[in-house]
Amino acid sequence: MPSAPDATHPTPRRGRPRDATRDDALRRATLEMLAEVGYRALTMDAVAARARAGKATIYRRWDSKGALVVDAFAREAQRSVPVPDTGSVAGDLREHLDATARLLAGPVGRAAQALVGELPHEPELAAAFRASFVTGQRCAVDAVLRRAAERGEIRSDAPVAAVAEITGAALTHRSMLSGQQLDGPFLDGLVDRVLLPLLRP
Amino acid sequence: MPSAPDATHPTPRRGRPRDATRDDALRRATLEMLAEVGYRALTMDAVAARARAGKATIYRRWDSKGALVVDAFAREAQRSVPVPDTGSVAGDLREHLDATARLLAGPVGRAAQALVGELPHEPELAAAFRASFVTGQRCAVDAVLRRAAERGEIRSDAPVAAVAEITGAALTHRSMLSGQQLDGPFLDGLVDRVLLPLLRP
Amino acid sequence: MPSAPDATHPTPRRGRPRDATRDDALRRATLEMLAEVGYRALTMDAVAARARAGKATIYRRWDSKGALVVDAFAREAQRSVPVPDTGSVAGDLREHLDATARLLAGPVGRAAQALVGELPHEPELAAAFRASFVTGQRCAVDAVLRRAAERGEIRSDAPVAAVAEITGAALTHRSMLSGQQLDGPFLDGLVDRVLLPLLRP
Amino acid sequence: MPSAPDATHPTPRRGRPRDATRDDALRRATLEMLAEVGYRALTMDAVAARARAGKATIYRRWDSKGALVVDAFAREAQRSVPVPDTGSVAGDLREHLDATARLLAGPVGRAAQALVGELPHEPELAAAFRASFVTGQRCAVDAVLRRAAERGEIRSDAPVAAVAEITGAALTHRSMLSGQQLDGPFLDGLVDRVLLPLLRP
DNA sequence: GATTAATCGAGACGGTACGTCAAGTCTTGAT
DNA sequence: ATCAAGACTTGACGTACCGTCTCGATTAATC
Repeated sequence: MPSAPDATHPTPRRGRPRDATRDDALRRATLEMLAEVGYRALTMDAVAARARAGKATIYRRWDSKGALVVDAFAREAQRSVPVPDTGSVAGDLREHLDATARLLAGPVGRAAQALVGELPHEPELAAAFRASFVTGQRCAVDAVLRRAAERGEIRSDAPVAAVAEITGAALTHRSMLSGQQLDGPFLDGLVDRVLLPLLRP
Repeated sequence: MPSAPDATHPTPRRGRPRDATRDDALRRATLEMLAEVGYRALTMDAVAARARAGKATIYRRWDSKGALVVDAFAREAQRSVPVPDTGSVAGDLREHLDATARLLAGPVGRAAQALVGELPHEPELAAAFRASFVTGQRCAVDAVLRRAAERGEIRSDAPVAAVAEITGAALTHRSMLSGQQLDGPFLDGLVDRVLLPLLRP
Repeated sequence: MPSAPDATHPTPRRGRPRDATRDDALRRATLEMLAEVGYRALTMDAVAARARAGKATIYRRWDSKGALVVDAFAREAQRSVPVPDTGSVAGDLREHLDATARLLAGPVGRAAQALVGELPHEPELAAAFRASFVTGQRCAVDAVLRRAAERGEIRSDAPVAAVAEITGAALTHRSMLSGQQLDGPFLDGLVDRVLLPLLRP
Repeated sequence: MPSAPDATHPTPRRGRPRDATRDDALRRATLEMLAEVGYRALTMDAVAARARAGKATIYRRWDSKGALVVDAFAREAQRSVPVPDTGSVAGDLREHLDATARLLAGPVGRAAQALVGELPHEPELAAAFRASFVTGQRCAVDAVLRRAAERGEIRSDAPVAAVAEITGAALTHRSMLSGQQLDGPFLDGLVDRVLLPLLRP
């Protein structure tokens, strides 16, 4: 159902080819509105108007509002998670936390929050959301911890997977649910009093 | 804007008083539908029909669909978080996790997820959501840890607040975002490899 | 269905007796609103508010909006048609026309017009309307012509019934349908060029 | 306010043009329901359902229920008044009366009656009503009498305008107000004892 | 004089129709 | 075959009205 517009078409179709610039304009408009007004208040007419496109141009590329939002969101979320490499696990974690906190405070974070409520009823949206947003963040922490293990900075039996999961959980919980600040002191405390104690020899 | 129907009226108003049984029927119908079809697909007509009420009866009590859902949700969520007392911090935590996992898998959890996306655009909903859902869970863990501290089971400098927050974060993250099972092994691991290690002397 | 509030009750009921002043206030409010906004836009709530009455007080007296309007209208229309007696048929007709034109231009006329569209679907309203409004006017002309016949002013085979009908038809047609003025010249012409020529020897 | 859908558009607008078949279907459905249940009980949902149209399609063309009804009615009424030509004024009048009586007994007549009560509060409806319904009938009689005058069948000083007006008045009065039959004997009497006597040399 | 029962104003109740707006489809002329 | 524009059906929105009902407070007739 998501039916993201595929860049490569096997059969070079007849007639006027699709205007690839429209894809970008529509995805951009979608993300902007998603961050501004949320999923429910995002209307297809408004997206079309903002991108100076017709609604048919949208529905030619995506099957539904959900598919459009998924694709626009996933494409943005995927390339947003950095894997830092400062040389120490403490530095890597702290930098990852900072980057993720900035991500959550920005358009991608607001868009992600807008989508949470739709996940149970839209399996394809859920799959894309998890693949891009949830897994992306977790893999970054996994990579950080794997390097730390290779350097011998952390115990061999450290609960790596749990730490990776908890890192993302703590950040999204503050950002989306509790409404508390994702500020420096919080991130410091998270690293120093939770994550590192769970990993250290 | 939520404008929950107030139980106590200072001025004994004139005219026919509101029928308190309608409040309950409407809130119940709302929660049922919220859990069944989600926030977006929940329609006021359907709520009215299920509660055998007129739409005017709903709008006399709540200003909008959002206000109704908030109130129905908050009232249910508030009384749903148990504070266990098994005698040991391990037992208390495990029981709290079990209870909260059941809560998240049930109507309240599904309703909470349905509301997450609306929080940024509805401050009153956000306030009610946090007061009933987020804070309720955190306070339960706080109480458990306070008792554990009195019994000397945990270090005096244990990161109590962080543990309380992480507990909720881990559960809601699995339930709402990652889509992974909130099953026994996960809860076991959470207690044994994350929470207790952070608390133990 | 009309169920006009009966003045004389055979069984002097127990309990608080009905307040007869409410009948008048409600009928007056009804006629005012009927003339002001028409039948469709007349609401029971507005009638109650204008008469400073509760809706139950209305429905205790009349079964429906239709019944209330019928009764209020018929009672006013019935006592509004004068039977002039100037001594000559020309004078009588002209005076009757003047009086009826004033009647049609006033609240009763506006109320009557508001009811026309409802007649086909409300038989009791239709019966009351005809008995009070249509027949009343026709009988007045009949009486005038009968006296004229007794005085020998008109032919013995004059189309009395037709003239009576046409008189009312001409007036209501102008007042309700054509929108033209029911002014002196028109009434003069009606008497001198239509009615009298049909009657004169 | 009526805002009848205009057939001729000066500016060849962009986008999908309005589907002219919807206009017809909606007007037809409106007239049918108007004749069946009257103005008050005519609902926009029912009109839309009967025409297999959406309500938005109606409101794109007409501003309100009133405007729709006016337009549907006027368009039908305009083309419904015949101007007979039998060769004699008696025959012409009788045929006109017959045709008009049939018209009044049919959908157009019932619709006209349903609209009478709205005329005082909707000037545009009133204008359209008079232009199509009232004036149409009067002009037909005028034409008949003009031909009769040319043939010398009627007096040169006959009250032509008054006769035209009275003809319509007598018919609508019976049809809408008095509830009496518009049958052959009545029409005979109207021609022989009222109209012709007023015209004959 | 206390009781009883029907009234009063006020307004909540279940329904139904209103007129608006969004989702997703279809139809123009033009590129 | 694509594009922008916009009309199309469907269905939910929040409001207003109808006729019924229930509340506390009157007000006569009965006890």
